[in-house]
Amino acid sequence: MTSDGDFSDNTTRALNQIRRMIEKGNLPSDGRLPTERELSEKLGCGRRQVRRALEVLEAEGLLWRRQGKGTFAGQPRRPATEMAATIADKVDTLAIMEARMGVEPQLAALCARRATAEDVDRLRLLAERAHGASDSDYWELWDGALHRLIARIPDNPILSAAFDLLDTVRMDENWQHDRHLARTLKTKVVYHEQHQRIIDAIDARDADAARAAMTDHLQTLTDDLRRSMRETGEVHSFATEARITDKTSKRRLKK
Amino acid sequence: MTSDGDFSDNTTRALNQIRRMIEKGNLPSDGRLPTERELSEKLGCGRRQVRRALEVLEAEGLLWRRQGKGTFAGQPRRPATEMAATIADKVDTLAIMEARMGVEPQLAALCARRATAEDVDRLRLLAERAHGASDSDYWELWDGALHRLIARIPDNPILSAAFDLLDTVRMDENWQHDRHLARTLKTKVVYHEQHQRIIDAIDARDADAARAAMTDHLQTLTDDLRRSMRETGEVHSFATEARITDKTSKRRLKK
DNA sequence: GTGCGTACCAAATGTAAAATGGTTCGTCTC
DNA sequence: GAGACGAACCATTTTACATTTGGTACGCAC
Repeated sequence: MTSDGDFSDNTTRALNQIRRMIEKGNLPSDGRLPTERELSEKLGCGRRQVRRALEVLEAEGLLWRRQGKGTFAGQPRRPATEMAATIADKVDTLAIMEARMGVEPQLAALCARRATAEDVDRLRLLAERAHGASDSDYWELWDGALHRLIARIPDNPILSAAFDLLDTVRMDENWQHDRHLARTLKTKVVYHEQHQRIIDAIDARDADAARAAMTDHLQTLTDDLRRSMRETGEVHSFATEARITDKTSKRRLKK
Repeated sequence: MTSDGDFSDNTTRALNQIRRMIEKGNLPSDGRLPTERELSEKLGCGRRQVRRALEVLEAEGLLWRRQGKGTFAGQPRRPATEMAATIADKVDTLAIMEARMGVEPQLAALCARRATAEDVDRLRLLAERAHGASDSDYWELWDGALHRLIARIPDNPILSAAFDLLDTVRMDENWQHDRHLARTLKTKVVYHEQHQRIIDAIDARDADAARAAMTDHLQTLTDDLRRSMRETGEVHSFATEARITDKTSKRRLKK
């Protein structure tokens, strides 16, 4: 913070400072940034300059703004609260991962067909931010932003809505989801490599490779989650048992 | 309003009057009934009697109530229906198939792990009924039932909800375009073989084979659908074009 | 023209009051 | 004692209003 583009105009200086603020991660867990008026006061420049800087960062995919709400790092959620509420009491973490394994690989495959060069740039930026996250909260913020952008790029309203439902349920279930992922932060390097493989496949317009890379990524996440749950002694859901059950389970009665 | 069950008690009289009110249809467009307190005053009886009458009518499915909201004639809308309505104007047939290619193969894979012998028997029955269907509308009925059962067997609430959304959108779209696949004798045989392959894989507890078989089935449906659309001169969506677009499209400018 | 401040608009939030269905209790009448 | 009626209270939802926040336009200074 010694020299913030000394010879630049105020807009560029504000841009660099806000970008540094995002990279550093001194933000609440929801990624909220100070208001434009606060930023203009803190950075000692006018609100117009702050807004120009925010426009750039929004175009890069690093943050999103909403009138009346605020400015947030990452990518926005589109909550499907009504539908999520109807199933909230029946979901567990592994059911969420099973659903993600269906929706997200297909989204990645469609990205490979429809992503623009700018989309790929945004994806790479988000992956970099996840890689450089200082703690698990920020990693989840940027990982979530990356997956959300992948869900938006194909412009398929149904798959997008399905992802929104997933995202909402995941948010409601976050108290344990988050906790377990935090335990496996050591594998962050692995996650970054997988992110890059996904984005590379999208960039190369290889739909099958993108689908496979996303499947691989989600499988790793699932395995880590399951391992963490086992270590902490949590009860295994039916999903876990079924996977390792042989044919005899086929004779189980209906509940 | 001459004689409302002369010798009945107040509860029965209130029941008849409210039922008549609903049948007559003198209600606002949203079907809202007067509040319980208003009804008790209008009908000249106590609120308890009104509530008992409403309980009966609610059990009959003629109305539904919600605390803090009100009492409404008809049945409450399902969340999936609402969500489907919000995206109905943005969907096309190919977007539906893209979404199905994500959700249903995963559901088939999960079926391979969790289906009981009874489930497999039901699946085979539905496949046979589809195969024996005399016309295409009838075939769609049984085919839909087969896919719905596959969606319900894994007992994954999120994927099930996603399929529910999909199915609702699909029915709306089919109804709007009055679309039915031109089904030759050959295609019907092909579909039946694919159904059997899916069910055989589920029966053999081979998740990967079930996923692949479902993907193959949906791909065939998509191809037939696209061919049918081409013959009837429907415009191709962006999805169609993108699939055959080479890398140069990647450089297209932002709008 | 750039920078800066002010004012205002539109959208979202937070809060409090009112409305509404859900529930319990007491009293009356037959 | 059973049924009817009223009153009171609770939980949920809606409504209205003030506040916050991003979005936009205008005026002034250098």
